[in-house]
Amino acid sequence: MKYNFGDIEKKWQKYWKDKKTFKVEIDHSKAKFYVLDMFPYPSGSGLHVGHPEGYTATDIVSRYKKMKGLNVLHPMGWDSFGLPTENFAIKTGTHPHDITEKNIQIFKRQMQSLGFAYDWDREIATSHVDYYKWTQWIFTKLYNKGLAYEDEVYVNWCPELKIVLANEEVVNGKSELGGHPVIRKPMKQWMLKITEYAERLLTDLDELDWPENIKEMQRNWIGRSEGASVIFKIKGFDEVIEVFTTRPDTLFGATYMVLSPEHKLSAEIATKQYKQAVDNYIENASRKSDLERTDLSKEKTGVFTGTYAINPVNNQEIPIWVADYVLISYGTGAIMAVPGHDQRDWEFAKEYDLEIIEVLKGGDIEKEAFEGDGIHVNSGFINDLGKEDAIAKMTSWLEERKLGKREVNYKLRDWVFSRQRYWGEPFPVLKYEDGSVRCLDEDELPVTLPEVDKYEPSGTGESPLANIDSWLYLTDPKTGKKAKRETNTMPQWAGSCWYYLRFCDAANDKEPWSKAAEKYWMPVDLYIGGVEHAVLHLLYARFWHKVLYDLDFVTTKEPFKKLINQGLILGEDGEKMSKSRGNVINPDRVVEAYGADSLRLYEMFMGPLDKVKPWSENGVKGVFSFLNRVYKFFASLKNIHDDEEDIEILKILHQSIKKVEQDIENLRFNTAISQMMVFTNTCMKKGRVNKSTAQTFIKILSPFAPHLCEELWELYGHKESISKELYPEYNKKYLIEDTFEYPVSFNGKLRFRVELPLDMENAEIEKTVLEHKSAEKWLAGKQVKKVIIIKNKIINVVIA
RNA sequence: GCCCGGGUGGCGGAACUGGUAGACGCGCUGGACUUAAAAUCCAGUGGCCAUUUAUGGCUGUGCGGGUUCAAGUCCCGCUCCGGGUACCA
Repeated sequence: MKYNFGDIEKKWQKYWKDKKTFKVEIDHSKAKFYVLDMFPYPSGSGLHVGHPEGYTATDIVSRYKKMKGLNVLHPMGWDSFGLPTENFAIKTGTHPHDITEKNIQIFKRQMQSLGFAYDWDREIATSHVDYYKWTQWIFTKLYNKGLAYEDEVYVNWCPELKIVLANEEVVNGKSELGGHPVIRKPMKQWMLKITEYAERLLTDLDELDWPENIKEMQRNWIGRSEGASVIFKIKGFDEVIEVFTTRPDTLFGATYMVLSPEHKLSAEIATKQYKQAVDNYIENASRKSDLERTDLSKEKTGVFTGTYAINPVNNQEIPIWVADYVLISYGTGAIMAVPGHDQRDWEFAKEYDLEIIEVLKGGDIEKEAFEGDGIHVNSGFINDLGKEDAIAKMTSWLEERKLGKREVNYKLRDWVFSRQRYWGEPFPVLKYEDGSVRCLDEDELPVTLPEVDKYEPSGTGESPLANIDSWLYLTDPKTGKKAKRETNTMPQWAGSCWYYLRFCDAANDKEPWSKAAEKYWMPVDLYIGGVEHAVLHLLYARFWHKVLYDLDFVTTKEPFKKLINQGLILGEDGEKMSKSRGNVINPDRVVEAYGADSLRLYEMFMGPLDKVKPWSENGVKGVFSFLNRVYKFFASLKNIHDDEEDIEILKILHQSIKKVEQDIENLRFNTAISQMMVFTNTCMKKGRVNKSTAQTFIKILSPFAPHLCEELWELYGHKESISKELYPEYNKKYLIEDTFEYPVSFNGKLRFRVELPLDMENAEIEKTVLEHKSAEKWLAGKQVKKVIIIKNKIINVVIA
C-alpha cells in the first residue's frame, strides 16, 4: 500500500486532459465564478516556486466553487511579448517567436505537472496574431475616441545602446542592460490619455474588494491634489506664467518664481546678461536622468533669468529663476515659490539668498519653512484667517479677477505607449507624406509583424521595423496615397490590459469577445497575482476597461472585483531566491521527490497566502508524510467499514467540513489544511471509519490534493471524476454540544476547569463553581465581589 | 522624510466581533521496530521554580503606560524589521 504519487499523478493528469474535465461553457442555469491568475511571462528559466503559490490558491478556489455547483471559468495564457525574449533573440540570432513558443511549452508542461484545473481550450498568447489583432483593434478604439495621440515627450534615451528604455529598464540612472548612462531626451511618442480617467480611476477604487495597501498605492500614484492655478504676468513680455499651487493662501509670501529647465519660457525670457548661464544650466539638466536630478536633492541648484514676474496679489516684482527641482512633468512645470511655507523653496531661498516672508503664524521661518496651519499675517485681505478660509477667499478673489481658478491636479501622467522594439504589437497606423496620420479600420487588421534578419534596434532609435522597406512603405489601398507604417510597437502592458476579456471567448475569430460571453463571465470574481503589478498593470487594465465600458463593449465599470497578492517565497536561508545566492528551489525537483500534491499542499500550508514566507524542505516532508498517512489509512479498505459511524468521528468530520469551507472562502488555506490533519489524526487513532465518512473527507481534501483524492475516489468504486461531486454540507446537529468544560479563573487567572451543561442557569453555575472543592483554596479569606459567566467561553470570579 | 505592513516557543505559524496563548507542521528528546541505518509508529516538548509522584506555582505574545472582571487582540507613547515611494508645488 505504497503512496506511489508519481504514477497516480501522471494517470490523473492524463485523465483530465483526455476527458477535458475542466472545459467550461456558458450555462445560464448556473451562477458563474471567474477565478483568474495573473498570467505569466514565459521566461527561459521556467517556473519557480513562487508561481505555483498563487496558481494553487486559485486552483483550490476554482475546484471548490465548482463542487459548490458554480460554473467556474479558470483559464491560463501567456504574456508572451517582451524585452527579455527580444534581447535573447539579439544575442542568439533566434527568432523571438521560436524562443517564445519553446518557453511556453516548458511553462505549460510544468503547470500541467501540477494538476491545475485550467480549461486549456481557452489558452491564449499575447504574441499570437489572432490575439494581437484584437489588441490593435482596441488601440483603434482608443484612437478614435481621441485618447491616443503622438507627442514630443521626455524619454529615457541610452546613447550607448542607441535605444529608448522603459522606466523599469532604468536602474539608478543607468541601463539595466550593461549599465550605460541614460539621459532624458524629448522624442515623439504615442501617448494614451490615461489622465482623462484619473478621477474615475481614483473614486472607483472605493468599491473594490482589494487589499487596502494596493488601493493606497494606486491613490498615491494618481496623486490627486486640490488647489488653484494662478497667472503671473512677466515684466517686458507678452507671455504669462501659469502655476499650480495647493496653497493659494500663501500668495503674499511668493517672493520668486521657478521654471523647470524644460519649460518653454526658460530660455526665452533670459536677459542678455544671464542668457549664457541659463542656456548652460538647461543643457546640463538635460544630461541628467530624472533619478540623478532627484537623488541630488540635498543641494538645490538654479540660475536667475534676469527677468521679473508680477505677483498678482500685490503687484510686487519677483525674480524668475530656472531650477531643476521643479519638474516639467507635474502641473505646469512652473511654480510660485513661497520660501516661508514650503521647505523646498526655503532651502533654495537660503542657498541663493532670496527673500523669505512669513505670511502664516506658527513656526520659526528662520529655522525652516512652516507648512502647518495658522493665522495669516502680511497678507492683505486674508489677514487673520486660518488656512482653509484663506484658501477659499484667495481662490474666489483670483477667480473674480480672472487671475486664476480653482483646480485639481494629478500626479498621474499620460502613458508613453510606444517602444522602439520588434517584439511587440505593431501600431495599426499609417503615416502619409504630408505628415497626416490614418488609423486603420477593423477590416484592415491585423498588421502583422514582418520577418526581419536582425532584431537590433536601428541606430536612430527607431525599431528594427524601420529597416524593412517592403513592410514599411505601401500605397494605402483605401486612399491611394503613399504611406509609411508606424515603426514603434506597443509596450508589454498592452496585451495584459485585456486578456481577462479574451478568456471569456478565446476562440472567437469575428470579434475580440462576444457581448453574451462578457455579460455572463465578467467581472473577474477573484484575481490573484504578484504585488509587483500593484500600480502599472492594474491601473492600465482598469483604464482600458473603463474606456471599453464607455464605448459599451463591456458591462462592468471595473474588471477585477476581488484582488489578492500572494506573498513572496524566500529561500531556505530567509533571503530572496536568486541564482547568485544558490537558494533557488526548482518546482520540478520537488514534484519529482514528493509529488505535485505535496508541493501544492506545502505551498498552502506555509502560512497566510499574502505573507512573505521562507521555504523549508522539512516542511515539504511534513505535508508529504501527511499525504502518505491519508493514502495509507483511506486506501486500506480494512479501515473502512459499513457500520454506523462513531459520534466522535462524526463531530470532527462536520467541524472539518465547516472549517475547511470557511477557510477556503476566506483564502486561509493553511488553517484548512491543519484542520484536515487534525481530522486524519483522529481517524487513525480511532483505527476505522465508515465509508461515508471517508468519502466525505476525500471530497473536502480534493481541491487541495486532487490527484490523490481522484485515486481514492476511484478506489471506492466511482467511475466519474471526484471534481464532478458536490461539496459536502455539514450538519449542525453534530456541532452542537450540550456541555462545556469551563475554564474557571479568579481575577483573570485560570485555576481549574469544570464541565457544566450549557443550559444551566447562571445562578446555578455560580453556586456550583463557588462550592467546587478546587475553589476553596482561592476563596479562603477572600470575599467574592462578582462572578462573570460567559456562556460557552469562560467563568471569572472577581474576589477581593 | 512620507505611506503601508509586521514583531507570538528553537523554526513556519494558530488564536472568530477582547474570553482557556502556542492549534497544525517542522525540529529536538525518549521509546518501539531493525544486525544497523533510513522510513514508519508511540510518548514528551514555551521558560523558570518547587515536589516523592500522577502534581502545584510563578512567568510569558518587541518596550513603557492605560482602559477592562478579563488584553496577543482596544487606546496612548516608543522601538526594531520588511515593503512601497520620493523635490508632485
